[in-house]
Amino acid sequence: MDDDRTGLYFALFLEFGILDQIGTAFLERRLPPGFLASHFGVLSHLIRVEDGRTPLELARAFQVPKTTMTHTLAGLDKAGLVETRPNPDDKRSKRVWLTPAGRGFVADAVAALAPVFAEMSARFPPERAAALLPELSAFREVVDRLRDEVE
Amino acid sequence: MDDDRTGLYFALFLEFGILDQIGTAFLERRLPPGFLASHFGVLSHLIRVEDGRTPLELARAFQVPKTTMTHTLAGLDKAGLVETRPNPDDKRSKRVWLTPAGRGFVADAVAALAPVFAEMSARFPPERAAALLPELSAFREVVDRLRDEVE
DNA sequence: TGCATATGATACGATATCGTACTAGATATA
DNA sequence: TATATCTAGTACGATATCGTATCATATGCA
Repeated sequence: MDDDRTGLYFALFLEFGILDQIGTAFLERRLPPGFLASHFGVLSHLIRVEDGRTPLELARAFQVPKTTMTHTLAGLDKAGLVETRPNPDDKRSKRVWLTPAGRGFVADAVAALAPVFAEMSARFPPERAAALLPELSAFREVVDRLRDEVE
Repeated sequence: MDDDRTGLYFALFLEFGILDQIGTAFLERRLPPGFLASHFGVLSHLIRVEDGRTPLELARAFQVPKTTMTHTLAGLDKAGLVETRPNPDDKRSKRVWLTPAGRGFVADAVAALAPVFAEMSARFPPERAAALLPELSAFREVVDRLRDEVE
């Protein structure tokens, strides 16, 4: 009863962990040496959402401590993939902007991954994947809100 | 077309990453200080599957490098949660066994998480979670096989 | 306005994770 | 059975991630 329920959600999170691990490995093997999924993640988030985000916004988006984001951004900045400028709205803060090199980095990685996703879609059709996505997103939203409330 | 497809699978892995992050945070906040999700993961795997696994089997199960598993096992061993004995079948190898303390550790963590899962099931019903699980597992199997083949 | 508290970012230290290189033992093949 | 190759585990060094403390600026409230 309660055990079954617990086991069910455990099993879900176990799958998430393994899938994340494999997905990360797929990605990182296709990035230039010295770059990690965290770097790619920030860059692609800045493209998806829009650049000009603050470090704290980015940290929250990825659910990582802000010190981790400081470190990741330092790496991206040193590699010339983002530029960090003061935030006029708040002198404590900064805003992060993509450089052309940063956009190119993401484009290259996406292109390198395309064959993998092509093969993936041959084995797990896009229709199934598309059906999965909204449920996953809904679950993520629930869990995300819970995180804030349960602490 | 191809772009949409790529975006779809990207979106899936993005959700996996965030869900894993949140799940890990839920878990780690409920473990004794000094222990991480990796420790819990190994212990619960030894319960789920059966103890007496070799370090390499464990590394493969979690898709982590064997050096990482060596490190994780060292921590568990030092804390008295597992015992590592020589493998009679292969003198290069070892087998890992749970101690009573190790089983207790998992039981305590599961109990500490129960309220979270209870609240979770109130907001994302077990039926929906149960429907999600087999699709996820199927996808994981596909991706897992792909990992070996695509390298 | 002044002070207490909250917030954005970083410095610093601890440690988890990972890659490379190495050792001991197993396996294959001549 | 000898030698080459492969495999299980570890040592070691590099760095990503994380927690705590700290600084500067914002915000709330008397």
